[in-house]
Amino acid sequence: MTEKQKNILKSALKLYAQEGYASTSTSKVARSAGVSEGLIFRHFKNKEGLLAAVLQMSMEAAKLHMADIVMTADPKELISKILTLPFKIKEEEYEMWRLTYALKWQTDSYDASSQEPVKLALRNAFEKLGYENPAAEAELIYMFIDGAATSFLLHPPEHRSEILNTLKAKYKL
Amino acid sequence: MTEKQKNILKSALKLYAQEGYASTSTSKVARSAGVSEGLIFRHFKNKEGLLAAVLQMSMEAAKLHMADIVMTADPKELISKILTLPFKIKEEEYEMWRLTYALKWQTDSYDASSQEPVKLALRNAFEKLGYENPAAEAELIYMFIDGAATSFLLHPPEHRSEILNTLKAKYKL
Amino acid sequence: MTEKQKNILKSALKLYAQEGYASTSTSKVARSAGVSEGLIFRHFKNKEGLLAAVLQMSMEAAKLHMADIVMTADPKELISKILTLPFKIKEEEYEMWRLTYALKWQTDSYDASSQEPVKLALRNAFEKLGYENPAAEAELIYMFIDGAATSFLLHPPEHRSEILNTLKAKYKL
Amino acid sequence: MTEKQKNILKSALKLYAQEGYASTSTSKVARSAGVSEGLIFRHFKNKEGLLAAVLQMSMEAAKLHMADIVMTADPKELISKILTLPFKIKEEEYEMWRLTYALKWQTDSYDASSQEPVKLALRNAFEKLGYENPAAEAELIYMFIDGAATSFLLHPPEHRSEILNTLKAKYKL
DNA sequence: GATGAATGAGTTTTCATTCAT
DNA sequence: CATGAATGAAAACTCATTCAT
Repeated sequence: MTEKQKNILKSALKLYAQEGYASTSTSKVARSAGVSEGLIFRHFKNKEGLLAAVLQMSMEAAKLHMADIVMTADPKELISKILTLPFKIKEEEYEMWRLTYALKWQTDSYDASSQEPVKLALRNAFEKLGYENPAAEAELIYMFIDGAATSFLLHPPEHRSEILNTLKAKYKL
Repeated sequence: MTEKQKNILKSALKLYAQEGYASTSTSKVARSAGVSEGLIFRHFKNKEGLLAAVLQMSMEAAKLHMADIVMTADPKELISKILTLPFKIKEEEYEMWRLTYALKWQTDSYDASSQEPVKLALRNAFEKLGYENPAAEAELIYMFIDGAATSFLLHPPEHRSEILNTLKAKYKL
Repeated sequence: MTEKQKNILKSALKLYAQEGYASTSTSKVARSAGVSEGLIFRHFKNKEGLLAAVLQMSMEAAKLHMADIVMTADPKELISKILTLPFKIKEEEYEMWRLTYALKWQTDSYDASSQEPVKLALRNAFEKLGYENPAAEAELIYMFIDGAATSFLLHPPEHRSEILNTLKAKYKL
Repeated sequence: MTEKQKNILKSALKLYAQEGYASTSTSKVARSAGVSEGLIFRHFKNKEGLLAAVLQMSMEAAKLHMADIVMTADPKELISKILTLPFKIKEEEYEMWRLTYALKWQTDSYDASSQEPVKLALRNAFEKLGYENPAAEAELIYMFIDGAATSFLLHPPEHRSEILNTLKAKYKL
């Protein structure tokens, strides 16, 4: 992967996150990456290929987060880790998450399957803790995470820690 | 507002919700509405003007929902109503909500101000019920609603009632 | 001729003079005249018909000027009158002359025939005064008038009278 | 500047001169230049950008003419050169001058500043020759030139040399 | 006489993509 | 690997004109 290729991916991620995939022309990406437009097509075949590459790059980063969580044995710790997740999106990951969330709404791209292992781990944890309806609890948490991420990605966040504590209390964490 | 104008708005809402605003050409809208493309521009000036009109139409519908809720005096009832909100998005309102949620991610269009009255009412309710941190509780609920709506709008929903009950239990409703 | 018809003509003259015939849409004319677009077509058949009407209105005014001049018997007076012509374009006639001059450059519209009687009268006057080459003198004056009109119509004029005097001196007027 | 770019400029100049800027579509220009329409926008950004490029090209040619004249020391020669100017517009320069003159009437485009140096040189020459009102004489000549150019550009010219001589006699040239 | 909704053909502009160098 | 000229198709938008009311 040459420097220019990386530049393209970085610029594409930024622009797609900021202005949306459909509204970002390849020429804009090329300009922002300081690269000729032709090069994008040489490396990524077409606009869709570029999106795929950007997405894959993002997904790999996401997987690292998830892997750590799923491997957590202690149920309370696992739930806590998941709840904490959206509260600590890092500066450098903003764009990636914005794009991921924005793309959910672009019909074809949504792929729910990646959520499965996490939901499974969650259900398992709630079972261990003796909750009445572990599946529902898992769904609930998942929904909350989506909402929290949405909220944090869309507006500059305030007193998050307070909110996080209030939330954790609901699960006696 | 003539019949054709209404058709344009209806078609635009549907298409924008399905395929996204940027990816839906005005000619597609015109075709779907059974109308000449020029008419769109005569009535709505711009592609953006059409979007604005569609959005306004949607917002007016949304306001009706919200007004009812904000006026609820009993705190438990108010919280319950809000929690229930995303669980009963009606068939005919799907498109409108999809568009609204999808557009949040389109930079300029997001307007957080409409949330204020609801958040205020929520905080008030939690205060009355003696919760320790009413503001945080209100935020929490709001985040959850966003997540739930997202979830329901993106995948065909299953056993919602169970989830709703589990959720209500957390607030002793 | 109804009030609205006159409004249309007036607005068209103004806009055509200011922005050119081709760049002025009928809808702009209608708006500026406070009239529905359809009315323009009812009264003037099409855009070209409107131009023709505007032009005819202008030409009639111009003919009045010319008629007086051509009828002047005294050769010195006739020449003087013609030379003076562009120096005293009136406020209310600006638009009409601007349009006339601008339209000369719009291929088809130029009609040199209206100049003939004036050129004839001029040549005759120079003959009477014993000039060597009356035809050339007539052409010369005509060219000058065009240039002067152009100049006065394009930039806000200064010390015209001085210029006029200098000019008249050349013909011992 | 590639061959195709030059073709576009050449075709645009020709068509704009013949039919006017507003009435010449970019597609017509593209067709006449044997080029895809898109190329026009890639190179000149806009329809307006194309006009600007055409104009600049023309202005540079015009400056060459003027520079020679302004540098002439002998006053009689300078005046003579200027008077002669419109009488010898060359075949290959017709289009350029037609466009320039036609565009004067298109509101925004008129820029009188380019005349200044020539007017100055003229005034100076008349001063040297002891004319009573050199400024007025300069204006007069300038007006005449505009008229002559207008006349020659609009109708196929006849016995110009006779006219030129008659004119020169007035200044004892 | 007058309106304003509606059209269809055209115009300007954008954009993904190809290709010679 | 990299550029940038060039294309063709589609998108956004304009506009003269028609027509029912």
